[in-house]
Amino acid sequence: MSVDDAEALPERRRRRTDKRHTAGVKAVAAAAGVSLGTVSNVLNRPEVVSPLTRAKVEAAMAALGFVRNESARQLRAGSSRIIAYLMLDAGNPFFTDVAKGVEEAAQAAGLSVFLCNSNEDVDREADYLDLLEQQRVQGILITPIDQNSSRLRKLPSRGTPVVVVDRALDDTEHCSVAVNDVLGGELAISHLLELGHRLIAYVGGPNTIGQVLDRRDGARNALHKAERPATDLIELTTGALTVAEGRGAGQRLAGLPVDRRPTAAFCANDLLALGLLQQCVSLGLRVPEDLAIVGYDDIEYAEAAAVPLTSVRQPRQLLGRTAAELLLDESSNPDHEHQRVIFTPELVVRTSTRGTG
Amino acid sequence: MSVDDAEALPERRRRRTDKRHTAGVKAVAAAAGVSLGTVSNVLNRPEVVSPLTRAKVEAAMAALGFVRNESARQLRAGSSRIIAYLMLDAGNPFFTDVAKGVEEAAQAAGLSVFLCNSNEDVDREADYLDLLEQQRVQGILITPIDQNSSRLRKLPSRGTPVVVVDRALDDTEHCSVAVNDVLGGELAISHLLELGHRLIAYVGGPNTIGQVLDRRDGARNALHKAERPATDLIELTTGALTVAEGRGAGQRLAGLPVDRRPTAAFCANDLLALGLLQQCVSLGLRVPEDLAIVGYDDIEYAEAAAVPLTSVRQPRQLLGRTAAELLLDESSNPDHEHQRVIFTPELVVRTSTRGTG
DNA sequence: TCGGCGTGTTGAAACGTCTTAGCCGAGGAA
DNA sequence: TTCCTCGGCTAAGACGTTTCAACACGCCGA
Repeated sequence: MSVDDAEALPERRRRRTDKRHTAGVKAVAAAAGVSLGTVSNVLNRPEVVSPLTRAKVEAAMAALGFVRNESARQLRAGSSRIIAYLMLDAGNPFFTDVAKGVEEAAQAAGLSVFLCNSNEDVDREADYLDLLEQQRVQGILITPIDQNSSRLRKLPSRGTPVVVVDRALDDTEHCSVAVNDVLGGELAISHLLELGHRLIAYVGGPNTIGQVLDRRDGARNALHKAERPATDLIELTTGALTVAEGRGAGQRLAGLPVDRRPTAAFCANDLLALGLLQQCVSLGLRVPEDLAIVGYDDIEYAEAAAVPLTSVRQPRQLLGRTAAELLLDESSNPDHEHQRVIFTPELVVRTSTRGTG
Repeated sequence: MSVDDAEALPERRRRRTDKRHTAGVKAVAAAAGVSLGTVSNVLNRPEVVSPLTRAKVEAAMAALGFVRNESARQLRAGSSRIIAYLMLDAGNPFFTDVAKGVEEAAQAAGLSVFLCNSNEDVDREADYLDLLEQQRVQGILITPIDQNSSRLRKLPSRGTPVVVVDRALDDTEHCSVAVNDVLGGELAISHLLELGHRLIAYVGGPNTIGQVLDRRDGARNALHKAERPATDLIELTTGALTVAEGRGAGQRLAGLPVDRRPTAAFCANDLLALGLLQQCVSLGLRVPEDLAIVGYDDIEYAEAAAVPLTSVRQPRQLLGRTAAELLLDESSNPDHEHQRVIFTPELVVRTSTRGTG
């Protein structure tokens, strides 16, 4: 039995279980002729090691293709350099814009962002929360489906900071960042009233969504402030905030007798507004002459519609950025106090209410 | 010096460095009156531990709020239960749909997906690749900016499988999944030719993007096959694949003298097509009577446009699902062989070419 | 010559989990 | 009764990194 044979077996075994033959600090240290600690210093505090030694170590790392094992680092050091944003719906441009803001703030702080998509599924949200807690991420940003989830409540007390995005929580466990939707509704309706409209439709639903209700309340407020009767607001309830539902609402709207048909519509989001617009145009109504339309969110496609859409804009990136900054403060500042930030929306007027002038 | 004082100091020190007072396996074992190994067995092989012991351990875990430390698990076990999809642009609905397919396949295999957004930024792509490799994720799906990046090439040899999405690589290191863009271009132009159009515009750019070139080549092929002169294709080159550029192209198109103006346009993606549509309509052209339009990607908003858009649909979710499945095979099947899967696009005909009939 | 200092480097211990070999005791076969 | 088996559990390393007290060395001032 030769020496070769004696070594062949363990070698083969190593190969089978361990697909990654990545060199560790130990191998680098040996190759560079220094100790473990020195390699670690090169990695984490390069300034304390002499230029000569550092060069040797760096050469060894390059030669061996060394890749730091983050699991081990994190286990020992106790801290992760990652934050996560658990999104409600990655397909909705609103949330991807928020995510952009998050990334911006994280990058400035030297952290990385992992995006997770709960896709409006309660179970997936729960699974991701568990996973992220197990990963010991530095913190979690979330637009929750179920804000009262006990899982969500328990996270901060166990050491994972949580910031709630696009929902205002009345709770003392987390920070939250949101936009004033009631005010948004008021802006939209006030604008339409100023243009001389009397009968106005509110298109939105289902009424289980907080945002939908807030925007409707804002609409009612505006009417009230202008001393108009509440009956001037015709509510068309939809089953979801989608383009298809918008088309359905358009059908219903166009079918009303002319004397009872609103001359303007305020939609709870832009997708509804796009559907409404499309259906009304194809049924022969002119926008804005026969029907003025206001959307909500000001997504990119609102401007690209056949008739560019007047819409209530939310500061999406700012929302994400602020949320991330609150998270960073919470995880680094021992005197952190939870805050509830509420941003103000802004009306962007385009052709769908003002005409081509 | 009392006993209390003696213990106070280390206690305070622990608190300061270690914000998370999460109980570990050790604490659970103590609370349940069993050994470390038994707790680990409850976690990973519940069937080998007796029901009575298991119940005790589970009760202890619940009481202490035990959360497994995934870093430690991964360090010891050597494998992660996470795959990542490094997206080119999270704001583009095309990629979020691909991501949905990825999530679907991952969930079926019991894995979780982390989404990362390179945002078409080479540096961020590189940073994320490094990060993911350090995290020792089970594998990486990527729609790369720079397909020839050495970083990308080296990953598989170091043990992190990589699957390239929406790009066909001629390379032997990875699997790749893509869609036949040349064929897509042919479909679009053949459709327009069948409708009797002679002069056709191709709107797309910049010409550094592979997809843009492939679709153009497909368009030329179709013309060639129909024995039409190459000059029947008017190329309008844009600076990007955005709505704004589409509007610019519309302006240019509408400005052409009528006898030299194409009666149809094929756009390299839907955003361009939406911009083109909007501009042409607002300049008084009727769609499709004066100008027929075909887009590419069939994003949700294509159907929601003022004039629903004919578009070339790519099997987006299938793309993501297939890519994830290839990745899973590569990381679990020792006999894995790299593959290059190419899907076939499909033409979805709507009003923008066919009229309301 | 000596103590003291600062700069660079070392070695060993820890982080929390999984794994493996082995231990114990009960029950069955001889 | 003795021996063996087997299910259930324990104890003792790993895993790859960071940290920290200790150390070697050259230098200065006393």
